[in-house]
Amino acid sequence: MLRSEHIPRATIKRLALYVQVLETLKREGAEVISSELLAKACDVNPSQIRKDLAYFGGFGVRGVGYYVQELITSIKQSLGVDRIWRAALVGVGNLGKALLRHQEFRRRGFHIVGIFDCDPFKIGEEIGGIEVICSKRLPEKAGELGVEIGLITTPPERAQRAANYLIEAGIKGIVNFAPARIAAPEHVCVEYVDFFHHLYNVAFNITLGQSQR
Amino acid sequence: MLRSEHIPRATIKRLALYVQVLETLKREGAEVISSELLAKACDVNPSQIRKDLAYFGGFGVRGVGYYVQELITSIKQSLGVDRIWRAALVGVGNLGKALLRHQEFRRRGFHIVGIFDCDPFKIGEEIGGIEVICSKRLPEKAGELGVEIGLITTPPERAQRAANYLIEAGIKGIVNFAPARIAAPEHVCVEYVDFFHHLYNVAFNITLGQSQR
DNA sequence: CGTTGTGAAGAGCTTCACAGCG
DNA sequence: CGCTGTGAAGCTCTTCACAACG
Repeated sequence: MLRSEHIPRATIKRLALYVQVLETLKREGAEVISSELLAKACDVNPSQIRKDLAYFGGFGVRGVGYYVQELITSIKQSLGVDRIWRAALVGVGNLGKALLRHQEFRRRGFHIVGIFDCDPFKIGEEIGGIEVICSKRLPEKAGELGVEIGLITTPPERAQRAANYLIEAGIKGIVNFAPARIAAPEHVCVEYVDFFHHLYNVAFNITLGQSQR
Repeated sequence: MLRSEHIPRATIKRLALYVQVLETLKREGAEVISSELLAKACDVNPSQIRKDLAYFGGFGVRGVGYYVQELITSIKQSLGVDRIWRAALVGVGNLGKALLRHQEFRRRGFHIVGIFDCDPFKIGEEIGGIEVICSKRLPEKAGELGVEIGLITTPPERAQRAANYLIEAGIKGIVNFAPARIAAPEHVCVEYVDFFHHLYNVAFNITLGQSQR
């Protein structure tokens, strides 16, 4: 399926965007779409879309465009999100609880099957039918549960410890929501979600815009 | 203060990261740091750091490095986050509530002073001492409250409507947590927070890693 | 002497322009 | 005929290498 060795990181990011926009278009009844129209909806250059899609194969039909449903399926397949991923969440704070209640995870195929925290007052509590387990037991439990992805929602000072447990558990990927860098071996993929970066960016742009007039 | 016309978007992103790491280093007692050490902590090239910082001014001392506290202050000033920003949140679902409870916003100078929703059952409810107001009244209320930034945490199908109210209210920047693109005039800065992009990226990397061996 | 600040070289991603094809 | 797929050109951001300097 993969045509080329290296795929730009930016392409992967856009593919997630394309799926989002395509699913909206599908809901609105679109069956076929050209790269030009999809580009407009995504605020991207049409060539960019064609090139991004071509990395994974010729999904389009010349003279016609792309079949919406088929394209959604193909992109999801290419990204590896055409299946269920089992995840563990570490850190039952405000953010952790919100993510656990967030229906979108399940809808998109990410099932949170294990919940961990080091606070004795939280251990044993049930959230959405799942018991909160002591973080120390993560390595033994993760295997049992078949977890492949870890979500860190601890305070920053405990993020590295959470990561260590996850790594010890043999997890292959981590999404870190805590505002702290974490160290991990080469083979573990780490992604950082930091909404303050986005807030800072907005603040900077507003400040810049004002200083210019 | 600004030395150059155009500053790469990526630089702004990294500056937010530098602040995060520098604050950790400061807590650990560091007073001076070289670009080489900071680079290691941020997982970035040392030249990159020097170049990023040089866009805003010569913050360093040759032969010595950067004074940690001074650098934090300078970066924050450059980004425009050395002051209080007043924000409004639209959409009191799970995610919205979690963000409202998240102490980090206030700690970083982003004060959520208005909460809006279109659900009659939620209007009038109090969250953290702030009353939930009908979204329709956003344009009138935002001015009163001195709001400059809007946070959208509605379901995707209501994101554009929320954005319209915010734009009508004269807001200058929007951080959209809903999984939907929104249209906005040129002068309004829009940022998207989408953790599924990060999850997709992790899923892709795991899939890729496995198919390679 | 050691580290910053920076022009120049390099890498990687984006856009163009058009051949290829349904 | 129209839209995709793609080599080549263009551009932006990153890294190198070293002069500048406290």
